Amino acid sequence: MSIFALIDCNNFYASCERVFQPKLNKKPLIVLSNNDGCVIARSQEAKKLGISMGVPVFKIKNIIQKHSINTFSSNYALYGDMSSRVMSILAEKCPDIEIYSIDECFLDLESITNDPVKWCKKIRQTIFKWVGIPVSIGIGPTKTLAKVANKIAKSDITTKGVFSLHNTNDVEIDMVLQNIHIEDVWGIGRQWSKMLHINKIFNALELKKSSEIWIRKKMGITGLRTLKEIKGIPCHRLELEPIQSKSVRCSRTFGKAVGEKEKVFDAIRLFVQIAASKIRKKKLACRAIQVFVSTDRFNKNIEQYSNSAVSTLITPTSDSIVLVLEARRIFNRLWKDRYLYRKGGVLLLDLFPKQTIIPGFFPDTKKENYQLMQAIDKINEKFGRNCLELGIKSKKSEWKMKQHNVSSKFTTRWKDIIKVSAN
DNA sequence: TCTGGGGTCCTAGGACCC
DNA sequence: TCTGGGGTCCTAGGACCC
Repeated sequence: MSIFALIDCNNFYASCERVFQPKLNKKPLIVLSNNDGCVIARSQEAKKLGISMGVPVFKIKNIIQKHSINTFSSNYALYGDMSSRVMSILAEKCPDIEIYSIDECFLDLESITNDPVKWCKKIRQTIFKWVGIPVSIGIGPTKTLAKVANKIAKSDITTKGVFSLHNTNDVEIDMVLQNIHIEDVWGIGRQWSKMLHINKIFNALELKKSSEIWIRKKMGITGLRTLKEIKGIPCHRLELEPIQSKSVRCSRTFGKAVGEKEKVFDAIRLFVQIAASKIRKKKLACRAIQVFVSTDRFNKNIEQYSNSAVSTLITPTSDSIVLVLEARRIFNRLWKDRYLYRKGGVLLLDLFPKQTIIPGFFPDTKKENYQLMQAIDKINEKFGRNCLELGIKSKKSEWKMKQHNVSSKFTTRWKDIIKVSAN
């Protein structure tokens, strides 16, 4: 029997910003999405002010001003690096680890300790001391129950950040489940919550007591698994091997709407290159590429259009030149004049490891291109992403993102490293 | 004026085959 | 007039996650 522990960094992006600017402790702080559009992370103080997750910034302008909330554009170089620091501490202490997202991982403590709560309290202190990031830990017999426990660990300060449902009797578990709203259960999103509410299921205990056949019918195999996990029957195991990605996407909302074909393709061309360099880094190749464009779905005053198309490649590739040419063909098919485009993107699909590729009769990746890609990747890695691009680099692209307040790359760029003086 | 980005899995239905 | 049964593969859309 596994003992699942879910380690979750508290308000992760907000906490990362704070590590290097301790003057922000106890102050409300928010981190924004690309384009500085939505709120994607909030410190505890900001949550208390009623700022909800995902809210568009323009709707809370007043609150931001009134409480002088510290506002940051997202800084993924910093968050990614802080994440790997936290994860490496955990991986060293517990080899059975599944990194689930940038700020979360599951552990199996079964072979590590007889006292999971004690072990978790200690690791929590270690992480805070060594990296400066506060974490919460939930423990349970299934991943879903560990998630539930984590929720308690976060919201109930008397738990001091660790809460366990492992070796807990049914009566106690049910008392906990009764206080978990159905929409807070892992695997139950907006649509299913709505459906369950209509059917008078409002909390996790009511879900636990509902009929398996009915849930299977209404929510498919996925829903049934969630129900079983709530009952304490594991349906999701720990994924020890990092899962091979099956697709890679690069898409952006443009800083403003764009109507000219070549300007939109400037963006698409760059997205292809970003996505291609991502798969090259993972030593993968793709067998298909998808391109999509769309107008501003929030603007009710303009005519809407969105479309996407996929193209399959004869020989799998990670060559930016080949992929840009293919994207161009797809793009020409999709493009319609007279619309104002607000978003575009590229997906590289059907990925698999490069070594396993059998060259086709007409190979479409030239050796010279391969070397060129390697050179481009090296230069971009050294001098900053997209410093070298295919095509003509426009000086000022209309579609570029807005980012007004990005913090420094404290941990990944030499000139941003904080200096400590002796006095 | 201003509404993110990147993933996965499941299912139903159509095309096609024998 | 009659209109099978069983299988695979692919795709689009819908749900979820962070």
